[in-house]
Amino acid sequence: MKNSEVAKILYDIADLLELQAVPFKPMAYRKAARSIDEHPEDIDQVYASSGIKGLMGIPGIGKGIAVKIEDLLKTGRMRYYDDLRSRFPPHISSLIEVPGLGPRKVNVLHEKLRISSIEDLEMAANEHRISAIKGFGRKSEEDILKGIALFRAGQKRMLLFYAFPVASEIEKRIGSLDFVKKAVVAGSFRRKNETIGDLDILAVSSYPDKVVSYFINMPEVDRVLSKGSTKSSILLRNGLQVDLRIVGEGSFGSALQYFTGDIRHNVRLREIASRKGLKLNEYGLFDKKNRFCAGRSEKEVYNYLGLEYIEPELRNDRGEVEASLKGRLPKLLQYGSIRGDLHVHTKMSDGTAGIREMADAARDLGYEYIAITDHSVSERIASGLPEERMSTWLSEIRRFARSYEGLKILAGSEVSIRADGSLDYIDSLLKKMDFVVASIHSRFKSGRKEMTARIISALENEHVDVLAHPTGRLIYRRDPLDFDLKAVFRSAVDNGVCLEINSQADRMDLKDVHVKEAKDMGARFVISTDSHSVHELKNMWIGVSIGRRGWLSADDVINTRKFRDFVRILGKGRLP
DNA sequence: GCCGTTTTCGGCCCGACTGTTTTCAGTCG
Repeated sequence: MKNSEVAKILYDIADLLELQAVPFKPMAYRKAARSIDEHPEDIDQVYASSGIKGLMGIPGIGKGIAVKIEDLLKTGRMRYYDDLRSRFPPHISSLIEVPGLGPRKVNVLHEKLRISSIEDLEMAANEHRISAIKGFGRKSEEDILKGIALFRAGQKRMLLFYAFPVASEIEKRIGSLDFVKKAVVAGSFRRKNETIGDLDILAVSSYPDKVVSYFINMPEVDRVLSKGSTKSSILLRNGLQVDLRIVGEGSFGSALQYFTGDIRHNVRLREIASRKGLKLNEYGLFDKKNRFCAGRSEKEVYNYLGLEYIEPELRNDRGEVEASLKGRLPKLLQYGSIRGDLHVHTKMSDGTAGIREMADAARDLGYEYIAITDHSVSERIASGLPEERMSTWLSEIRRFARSYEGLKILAGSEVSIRADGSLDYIDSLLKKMDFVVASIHSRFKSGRKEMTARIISALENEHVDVLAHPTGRLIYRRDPLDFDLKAVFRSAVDNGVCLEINSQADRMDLKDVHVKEAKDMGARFVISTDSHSVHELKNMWIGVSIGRRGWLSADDVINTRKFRDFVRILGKGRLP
């Protein structure tokens, strides 16, 4: 059974418990679910090798949940879960997803009106049966109908890449108002989550009401969800929700910290504060007598609590608080520290620009080197090159590179890994390449064992430098390949192959938690754009953000090195 | 149900906004 399947059941249990207003347990189940979902090792493997004890070694899992997981793994069913489910109609927990409805209201609606689906809910609201219940009124019915519309409009979160232009535009606009001192996008965008559910804007101003008024009257506003004296929420016509919060200058740091999240990270901080007899909120850090102790900057808040400053990308409650307390946070890779792009396509296969255009653009971005890596023969759809043509193309790249000033250009290829684990070109051709990027582009559905063996077999080829977009996922479109991550990471380490962090908007592959796991196993990384056009070369920040979320330092990423050092690491000896 | 620089029992973050309310519960982030 997959980790994600076990996690889903635990999340479901949390919802069902919440419906019954059981305190604290939902939180515990959610924590366990997330922990399992992000656990790099397969849960059934953990159980097979170390039983209940092994399960309890995973953070957030104690005796209670471990026993229930054992039941599930042994029998294929979890009796506790089945019992719980049998007490409710099948899809009732989806009602909690309707904005404005929480467990309490859903429970009341179910008890009083036997409402157990979105359709029931809509009908009851339209027939004004809901306003008859104590605690609900006519406005509640309107809000519920609006909430249903929102729910149906799609709950898909926006990919980080697409949130960027919206976020910068609003940030710039609000920040340039003369009654606003500064405006910053906080929230999951600042943490550089893969996907963004809404935008959180923090503004510093002495005239909060004027800021709110400007905010709710922006041209792209579809609906105002709430407005008060210090905060407001709107829905844009493109479906994105934007939350605004306004604070005074002295609270900027604590407000930014609070508004950046994530919630679990913030909870950890407030717990530390309260153990020290302090109170942390968005206005600052206060002592018992409610005197202001810190809050002008985020650093001030962290330091006052006895922690090192924690970068936004690390704030996911994945051990960063503990590491910070011990002074063991990594020195994170910086956004500007990449010196070369090592996965670049041209018109020769499926790119849209020629080698000169790509080289010019890379040079303008300040890079020292790039690798041209067009597709191999099997990728007919991407105009992959037959051996003869690839051989010629390598010579052409080299000829071009020799006369090109200001940028080193490597001649390589993105070589497909065939179904049997062999590479798409013969070794003698691979040997001629400066840089070999291996990746899977076909037969995504083979079994786990075969897939693991297939990838490892490719990693064992001495010419392979990088495993590109290792899991093959396309966010919202294609599931990751099913293989043993740990075994592949181990093989990459043993064979000296780098793992790629691919910056394509919907790949983001490897992802943060896998990066961290691989780093802990000793892996080295390459961050690349996989560019098919001149514009895509600018997307490197996506990959860097993943590296930062995966705790990488510049040392872990070989294309942060100067060309000379990079070449030495590659160990090929006869590069330009 | 989990967990331990206050703890093996007793905690488990904190504040703004809204609607249906005469003082607050529910939801949200």
